[in-house]
Amino acid sequence: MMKMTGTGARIEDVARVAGVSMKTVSRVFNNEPNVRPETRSKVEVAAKKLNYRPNASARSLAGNRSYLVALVYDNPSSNYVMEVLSGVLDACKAAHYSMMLCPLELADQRHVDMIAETLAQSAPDGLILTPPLTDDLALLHYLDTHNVRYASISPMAKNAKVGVFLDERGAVREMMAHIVALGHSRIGHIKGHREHGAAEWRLAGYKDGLRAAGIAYDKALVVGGDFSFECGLTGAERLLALDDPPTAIFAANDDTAAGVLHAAAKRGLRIPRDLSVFGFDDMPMARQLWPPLTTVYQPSREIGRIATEQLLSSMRDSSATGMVQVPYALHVRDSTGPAPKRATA
Amino acid sequence: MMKMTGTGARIEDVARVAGVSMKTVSRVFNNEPNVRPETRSKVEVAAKKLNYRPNASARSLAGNRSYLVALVYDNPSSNYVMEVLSGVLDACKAAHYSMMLCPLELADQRHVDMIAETLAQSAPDGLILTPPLTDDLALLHYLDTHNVRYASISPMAKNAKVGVFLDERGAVREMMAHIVALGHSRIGHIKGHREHGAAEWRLAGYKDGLRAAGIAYDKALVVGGDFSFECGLTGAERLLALDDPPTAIFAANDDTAAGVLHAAAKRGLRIPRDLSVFGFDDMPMARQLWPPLTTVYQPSREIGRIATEQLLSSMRDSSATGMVQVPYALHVRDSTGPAPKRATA
DNA sequence: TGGCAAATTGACAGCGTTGTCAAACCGTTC
DNA sequence: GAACGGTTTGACAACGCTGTCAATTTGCCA
Repeated sequence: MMKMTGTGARIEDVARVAGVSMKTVSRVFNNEPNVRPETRSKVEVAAKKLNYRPNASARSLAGNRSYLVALVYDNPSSNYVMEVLSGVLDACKAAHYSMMLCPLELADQRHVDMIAETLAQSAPDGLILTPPLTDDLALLHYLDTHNVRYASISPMAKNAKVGVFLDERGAVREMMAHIVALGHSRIGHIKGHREHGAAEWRLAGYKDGLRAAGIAYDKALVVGGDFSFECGLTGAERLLALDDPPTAIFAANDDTAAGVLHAAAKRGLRIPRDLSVFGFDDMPMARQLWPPLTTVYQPSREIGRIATEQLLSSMRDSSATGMVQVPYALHVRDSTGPAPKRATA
Repeated sequence: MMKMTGTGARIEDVARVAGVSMKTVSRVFNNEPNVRPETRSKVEVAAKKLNYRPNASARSLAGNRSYLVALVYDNPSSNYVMEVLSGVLDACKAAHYSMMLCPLELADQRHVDMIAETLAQSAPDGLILTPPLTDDLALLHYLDTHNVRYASISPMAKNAKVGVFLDERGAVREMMAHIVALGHSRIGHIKGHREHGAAEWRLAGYKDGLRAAGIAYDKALVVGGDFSFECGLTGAERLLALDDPPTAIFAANDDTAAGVLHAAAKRGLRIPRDLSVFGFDDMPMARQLWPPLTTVYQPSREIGRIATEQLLSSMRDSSATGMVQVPYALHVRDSTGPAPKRATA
């Protein structure tokens, strides 16, 4: 009968088999320099033979670090979080780190205390911040003053040193050009959450698109939102109740776009015949909605992976900071089509 | 300037302040018996004063356990996984355990090796298995022979000793009664994944419902599926192309139901006027579909929490096994309505 | 060949906790 | 009041690894 715990080979065993000291084995496993190639391979052979795996607890105890990365999120979209999470996990695995989760509630005033608690308890070596937490001033201030390393995903530019972003503004601008080319000139927008950098950029891209097409910005066509399904519902109702309603609506993300679709269906509108709708994120559900949603794709899993890699390398060498840009793609599906009636040109 | 690491109080400090030995402090923090109440509170006061938190690495190194629970999943539904995950996290927090994630790919032949790797690497003290992994024979055999503790969520009855389940069969039966009461008699079913216990139960509930209503089981009305959106699409197309198509479709879960809705919309069918549809799970998207989906709610977060508590208590006392049942609820929304034409009675 | 700096390796003491086992203490009993 | 069993406490050695620093080897040059 096999025992589960205490069975594995220890570093001492590997050292004996390889005919070197424990410390040398340690060097090999931590990719430290100054190990002769032949020594290195002796150790690797011995380790493989014994099926040795370093004991994580001992490692962190002796090395005074946790080999842990915490993914911090307060995002209503499970799909988004799961995608990012997969990427983080990929990068952690490759680097022999572990990942822990730290769900926060931005609405809860004590969210900074909660993260302080997590830091004290589990002492992760670094954090991955996802939007909208990337832009929470109280949180960032706490992290900065307490000297905690973190990488930011899609943050507002000014704060972040390490992380990943994409040209959301350019993406929306491009999508707007597509919509304009379909003949739309009254284009509505349901904004994202006020405190969320992405909301700002997407709005800017919307304005860029109007300007490029020579369409005047009409305040009445832009309503507030918070990236939720519900705000898509109410936002669309407000826009569609206008005297001169929009023929196309840009929802700040896919959840909100789903709400718009929902509201349109309720009103008996046919999409895209009566109304074009497009979103942002390209979550899996975007394909599953009816009609399938035109939206901007962002490589969320890649984003998670890269953010983690950035974090880890900035931990190794604190000068290795930098934001890396990832590409987006326009996914034009069936929720956008030619503008009704007014055949301009 | 505050330092991040190495700052915390150690057990030795608490011991000194409380005027006891380290071991006594350890006893207090591990809820061990045989500590006089007044000693206990002396220690608690000292710990609070120093804001002491046990060092996880040292604890697991000395205690030869990881205080880690691994959530193992291969579930296409992010929403479901995130909900369960939240519950697991709740329970872990309460018990001073950590959670790690172990995404698997059942389709990949090497999934057992992957979990073996995880076990060797991170040595979690126990696993939480989510469907459909709960019913994977190769995996279960590995865990059993290697003496790994686990709790199963909604497994097929025969395998599981510790875990959580709900009366899925009864839930479907009840839902079927509701549909029959609306006048439907040709009711289709798109099945779940073959290897998934839930698929079996839901089918059984479907048959129960027919039997209770005195409706003959018609093989032609039941098509295969795998809990995916896509199988809802293709399954619905097959059913609706029948000479005598169903007036209602029970999709084995909400994803599949979304596919049915999608297919129906493509065919120009109005729901529920032309077709009633209902699913199972009540994922957040169920409310967001058009029309909002009638479905069976299961308390996924609670399920995750309870499964974890069960696991932990079975680890403490290996005789403390048992499956706990959680309630479901019928959420009747707008995707089900009276049967078209044939006004029986 | 000897001498020196750099590269490579090793001995050993922690890291902060828990397990083991023995000591001290307490209340009964005869 | 001595002996006894049970409860409560403490001393100390692990746990498996890495950091420190010293020892040894190597490569190179005069």
